[in-house]
Amino acid sequence: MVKPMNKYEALKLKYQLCFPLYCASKEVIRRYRPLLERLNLTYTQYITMMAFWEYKSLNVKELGKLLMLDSGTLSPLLKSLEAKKFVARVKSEKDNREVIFVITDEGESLKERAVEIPQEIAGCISLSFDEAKQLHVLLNKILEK
Amino acid sequence: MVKPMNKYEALKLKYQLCFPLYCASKEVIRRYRPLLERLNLTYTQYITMMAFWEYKSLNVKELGKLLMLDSGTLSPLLKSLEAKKFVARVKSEKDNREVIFVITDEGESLKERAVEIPQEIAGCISLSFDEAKQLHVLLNKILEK
DNA sequence: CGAATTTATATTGTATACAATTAAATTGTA
DNA sequence: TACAATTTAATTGTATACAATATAAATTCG
Repeated sequence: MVKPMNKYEALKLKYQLCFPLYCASKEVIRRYRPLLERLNLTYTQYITMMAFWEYKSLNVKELGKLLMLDSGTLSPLLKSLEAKKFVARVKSEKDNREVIFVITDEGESLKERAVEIPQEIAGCISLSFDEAKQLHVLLNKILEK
Repeated sequence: MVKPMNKYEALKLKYQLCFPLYCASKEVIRRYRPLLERLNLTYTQYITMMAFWEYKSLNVKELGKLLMLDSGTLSPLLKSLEAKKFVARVKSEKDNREVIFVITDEGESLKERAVEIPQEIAGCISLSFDEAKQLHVLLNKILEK
């Protein structure tokens, strides 16, 4: 019998989808930690730097949309990346409310040291290429609108 | 062309598996929030109560193993569930270091109000039954040591 | 037995997340 | 053009996460 048998069965941890999702997310971030320590980055700072490696310059709102984070999370995060000299704050000409952050040379050079990380992480995650692709598709279904 | 084309392509957000995993986990927790608010529970408190609904009585170590959380997270969490009278602290007879938490009547009655949540959440997540099962399998692969 | 080690939990410190609020700047519009 | 509404970011407050440390109790073992 596979299906839950009484009205409370559905409340057991083992039948939840959210729980392994939540655990797997934390577990993967845990596996990044020793690799990112070498770059003096946390996981959230790492994905933020990915955005800057790609886009060079972003305001808080654009970054928030890319990373699905709000200013309550990003403000202190950016302050910390700024303190580490990986990004710099510049003021917008056209709108004084806007705060633009640009990647620094030091932030760019960090990319050289990060370039091996995707391979290293792939080696720590026990999924085949096809399974990873499948997982990607399923996660995106959860995320779409 | 599907594969990354220069040595930095692999550092783009869109090629990461960790990132949709991290976003999907937060997104699912976000969808629980309005449902759990009615029970005066956060998501982490909810999965903790799931453990107590099933096991009635647990010490911090057992709970940590079930939920993959350490005492640094669980101590304040249990203090809060205790303040809400959903669990109570009892002292162990056989080992004075151990702190046992037991579910209260109020904690048990919360289960009645939680019983609809799994169905409600399933309705908010755009995955078929089969897709959810697939996802479960893939996530467990990541989690298995 | 008794010191050294191990174990169980709590505390401290740092870094997210996110709701709610605030403040400043811009925009829409009567 | 005044001025209400909206927008952008920062701040505040609450709740995780987790590493590192502290503390007390149990266990190991010489």
